[in-house]
Amino acid sequence: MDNRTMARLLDETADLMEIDGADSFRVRSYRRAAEAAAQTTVDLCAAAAETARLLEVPGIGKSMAANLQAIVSTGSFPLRNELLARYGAGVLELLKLPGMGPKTVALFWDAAKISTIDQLAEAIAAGRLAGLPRMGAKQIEKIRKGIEDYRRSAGRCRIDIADAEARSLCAYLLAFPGIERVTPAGSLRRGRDTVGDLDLLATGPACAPGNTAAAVEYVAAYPGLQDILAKGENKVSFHVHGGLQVDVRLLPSESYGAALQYFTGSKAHNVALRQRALKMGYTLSEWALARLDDNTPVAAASEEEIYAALGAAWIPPEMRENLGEIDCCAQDECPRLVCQSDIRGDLHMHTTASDGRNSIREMAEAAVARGLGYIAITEHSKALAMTGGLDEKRALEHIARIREVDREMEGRLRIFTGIEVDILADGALDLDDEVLAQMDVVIASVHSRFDQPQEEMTNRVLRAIENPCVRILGHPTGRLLLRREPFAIDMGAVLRRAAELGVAMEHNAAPERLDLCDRDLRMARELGCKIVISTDAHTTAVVGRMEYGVRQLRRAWLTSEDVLNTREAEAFLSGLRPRR
DNA sequence: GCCGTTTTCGGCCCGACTGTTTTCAGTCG
Repeated sequence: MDNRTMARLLDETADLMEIDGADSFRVRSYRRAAEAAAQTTVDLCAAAAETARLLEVPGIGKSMAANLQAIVSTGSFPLRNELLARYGAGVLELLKLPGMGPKTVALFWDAAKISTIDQLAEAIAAGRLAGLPRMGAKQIEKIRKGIEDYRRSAGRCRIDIADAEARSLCAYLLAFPGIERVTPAGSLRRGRDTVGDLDLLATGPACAPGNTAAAVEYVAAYPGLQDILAKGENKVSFHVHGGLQVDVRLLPSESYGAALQYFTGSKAHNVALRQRALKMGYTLSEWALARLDDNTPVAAASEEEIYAALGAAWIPPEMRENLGEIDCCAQDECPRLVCQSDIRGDLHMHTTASDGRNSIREMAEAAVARGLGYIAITEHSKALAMTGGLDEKRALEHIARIREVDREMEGRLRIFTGIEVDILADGALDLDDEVLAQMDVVIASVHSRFDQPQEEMTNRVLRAIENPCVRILGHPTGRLLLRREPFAIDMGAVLRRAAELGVAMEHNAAPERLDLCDRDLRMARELGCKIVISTDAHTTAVVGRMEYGVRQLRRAWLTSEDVLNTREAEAFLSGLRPRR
């Protein structure tokens, strides 16, 4: 039982309490305890033996300590059990639908004993929600569409979660004598934002044909395994806890490269590559690239030799989508894709002045530790009241402090002043222009209201970026991976105008966000709109952590010239203030 | 339910927005 699991149990209980109509401050104490459990460096499971050690964690009091101890010994605690027995676990899923909060869940429960998404969908189809308080046609349609979107995303897994599972599996497999190499293939290797299932390729003496029995049994004994789907001589398929499907393939090292190429995909890339092979008198399979006439293997052990035999440079997995990459790499015109080490700065972060957890100085030191050359401190503005957003007066005081810390850093890091202003419903910004004009980096962001008609949404955003103070359009799609569809702005229109104005488009690198999809990023490249990749860091832990976001940029063939916060940003930021 | 005291109970992030209302409840960040 790790801290994250314990945090989840507390947070879910807070959800259930809200549905149950509990005192909101009591609910908040559960949320704060969940937050504390997730953040603390104390191993709560180990600390549970001594109540005093639990009480040392801020946010954990006597009752919460008892709950945690109950979780350690029984996996749950009385209040949670009681609420789950009353409402069922399905209600927690209902809360994930857009527009569905605790009050609406409670309403549906009271009126129609609805406790699962399936029951809700059925009630909508049967017209049983009409007539309930606050349930007009629009509201019901919004929920109906939410269910549709939710179901569409089911079965896929965020890349960071799949990646963590893959790492733990790799470590487990490599501990077996005779397994020498393990590589994740499939969409994880290609850097897709979500992963359908996990393909792991393993090789070594224990994976040689006719010699795999012991390794197969070892794979099937993986501690995180939930149930086995198939177990053959060369392949074990199973679910891990959490539902992700995993296929582990045991392969002889002679054909490892061919298998890696084959199982990395994508399907379209492989089809095109096999066609190319045929034209050149070869046949390509998961076992080898071989001559068509006598089936003599030409290349098989590594991807490099296979691509080389087909007359192309090795193609980065992120590019393998059959979008012209084969021709490109055959003509030696493969773009030098942006990589993490090209990223010189992080231009979007928060501190304790709004809803961040660390000071300006702490964020700065974290950036230095991660090898960055500059950062921008961009607090929320006043419209986001719950975050302690800054009004004009506080914003000005804050940039003075930022400049002070910038001086203290004595050139080890440049700190730009900034703010993340809110785009209001009419497209206006929520802070005065005179104040914005004093900032190096103004990010204009839409917060919530992600379900408006496309034209309205687009016009708001377009109006906002017309403001000459704005440098970056922040999280432009409101995308929360697997929870909500991106809101429909006309991305072409916005990117085109942003390119004309010199406004960069933010791509949030947090794996649950990844604002821009592959198509958006490709369009940005074609239209010449700069991308700025950022972490929106609220703690030092994530400053500069952009690995998943960078992979999305690579999928769109972006080079460092397309990305603002590479070596380009300093010139960009110092030259223009305000823009135009 | 936690915290910080004013050691025994009161305070605990709140504003913008939508859809349903006819003055506001609920959701979101």
